[in-house]
Amino acid sequence: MAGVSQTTVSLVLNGRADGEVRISLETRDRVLQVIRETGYVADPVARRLADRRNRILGVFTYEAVFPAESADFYHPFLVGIEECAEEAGCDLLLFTSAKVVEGERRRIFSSESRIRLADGCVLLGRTVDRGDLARLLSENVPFVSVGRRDDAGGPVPYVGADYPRAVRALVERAAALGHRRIAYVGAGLGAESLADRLRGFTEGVAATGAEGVRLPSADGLFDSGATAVLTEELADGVAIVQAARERGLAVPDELSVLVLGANTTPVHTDIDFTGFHIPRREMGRRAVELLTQVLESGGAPRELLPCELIEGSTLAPVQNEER
Amino acid sequence: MAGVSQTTVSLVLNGRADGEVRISLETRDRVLQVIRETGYVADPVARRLADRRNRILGVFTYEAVFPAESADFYHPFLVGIEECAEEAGCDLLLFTSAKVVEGERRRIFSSESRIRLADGCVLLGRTVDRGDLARLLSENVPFVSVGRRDDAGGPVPYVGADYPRAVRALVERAAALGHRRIAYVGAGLGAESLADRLRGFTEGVAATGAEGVRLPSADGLFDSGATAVLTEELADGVAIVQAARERGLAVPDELSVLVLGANTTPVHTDIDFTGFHIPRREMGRRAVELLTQVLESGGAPRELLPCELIEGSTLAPVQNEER
DNA sequence: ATGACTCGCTAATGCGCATTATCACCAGGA
DNA sequence: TCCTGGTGATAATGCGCATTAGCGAGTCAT
Repeated sequence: MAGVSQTTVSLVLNGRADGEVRISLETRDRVLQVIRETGYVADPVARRLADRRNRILGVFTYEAVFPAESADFYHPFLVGIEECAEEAGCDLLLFTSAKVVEGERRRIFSSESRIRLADGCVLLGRTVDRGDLARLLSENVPFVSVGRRDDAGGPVPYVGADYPRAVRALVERAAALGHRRIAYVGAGLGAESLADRLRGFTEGVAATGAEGVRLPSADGLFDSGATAVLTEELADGVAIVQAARERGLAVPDELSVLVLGANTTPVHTDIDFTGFHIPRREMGRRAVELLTQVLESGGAPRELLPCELIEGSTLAPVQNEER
Repeated sequence: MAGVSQTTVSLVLNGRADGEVRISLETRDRVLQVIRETGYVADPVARRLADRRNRILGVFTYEAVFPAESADFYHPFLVGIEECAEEAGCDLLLFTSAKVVEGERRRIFSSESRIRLADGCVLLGRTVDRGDLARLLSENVPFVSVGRRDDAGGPVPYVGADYPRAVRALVERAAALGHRRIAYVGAGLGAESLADRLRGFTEGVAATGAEGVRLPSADGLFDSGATAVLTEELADGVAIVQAARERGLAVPDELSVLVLGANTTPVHTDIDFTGFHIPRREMGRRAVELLTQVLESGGAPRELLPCELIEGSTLAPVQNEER
């Protein structure tokens, strides 16, 4: 329509009419005019095949994003991801097709995997399959994990929350308030995020000289002699407060209860727990920023974002009287 | 690695080794073996370029999907959309890049529009630009709108909520309880969904012989002599109940307040309004189903889903005493 | 007039796949 | 021997773009 070659259109479209290749202003305007009239848009697929960027970022989650159960978990991250993608002019591809078998969780790699359609990918999930990570690395798929991940045949690019620092800070606070015997309730392993919390705890008690008590569940808590307890799960925190009150133990005066941010099981409470805030939205934003960086210059950037401490009202100075 | 041609691999990979084309079992197994060993996955981009199908469904929204303000509105639809896409083995592409200018709403068509990357597109929004709709139609972009839309140079494929029927049913209920003067508070125009509500109202009063009073806002309500009021917005409903109580009017005994499902302004209330439920999730599901259908056989399917009436506690028989 | 150079554009190629037409081979019948 | 038919594979092509080498025309200096 403009009486020029496909090449010329391509050049005009990509603003490559500078330096090496030249297109006269006249021709350029003619092409642009026709493009405007017809609303022509280059096929992104062909574009991508010819090895140019798509401006599409993949978002992989092991569970559905929207349903209520997982929405609470994923939502804050996604707010940040969407914000940042919008600013970067990128579209988001949700890999909803990844479920092969009903009842199972999604899989990153399947025979029909489309991760490669995206320029890069943000990985979201409480835990991530180690094999998947290793394969992403070895196949050179550009990606960034939201949440710290251990090496998987190589360093994994991630943006995580600085749990060790946050938990340690809480322990130090408790110690400063006179607590000498502090319990940690939770698995402390499985996911990196849990291991990190436990590490923060261990470091904290070591640094303050307090005595740390590890408990897999809240069961032995009241016999442990602890005056403060840190719990991974919000739900556990609620349960502990409940149980304490039933035993006539005042919270926080007789038992301080700190919550370490995990919120797997949805639970309602209006208790204003002392603990910290996981900067989920910021993590989402940063993940996209790092992904952009990876796309441009490669590498495996790793970053921990600080968690803001929440004052709350479940931490109090230890009582002086012996229990 | 298997000592065969690219063609053979393609055939094996796509299970095309039947009927027309034949591959010996021996060769097939050898190829499959290598595929398993190497974890080879066909490049989805090239695949799409070659056969013009992506199994990617676009989701266009005029505002960001995730942030809290719009999340309440979009979320239920998206649950349905994701569910259905997962079942259909499709990925979802969120057009987050559509925002060209900060502060403005997104646009479907821009110079960089990537809608065509998806096989088809689901359109989500309180209102949709008529020009955009017309262009989608004329450019033959397969799409389905969530929410009924007026023709735009042709019939627009949609799945909507049957507001006329639901509103009419509410009017009839009110009339059956003795209400003879019924008010409608709201714009009743602008978006199709509002026009549909108003139409249901008009039909309802006509059918029952009641007297309909239209009010653009709640202002003149208490002078109108209406014993029952229908309001588009939940927020308005809350405000009306509040105002009524301040005037010493009991709800529902002296004034029935029915809410027509719109929930633009987020508002907290524990009033159990009589009204109806918009089947948002089901609309999302159905939209994807219709889109699939459009992709397969074209056409412009249009469908209205019934709204379930909510009994609630803000509708009561009219008092016999004259006011 | 001839070479050197610039300007503006295009032909040709490749990306990785799906698809189609075709080919080499062997067996069996005339 | 020649033909037919079936079997199992492949060479070639195109999808729509980006990229690169190169071409014709004009300009300028020698």
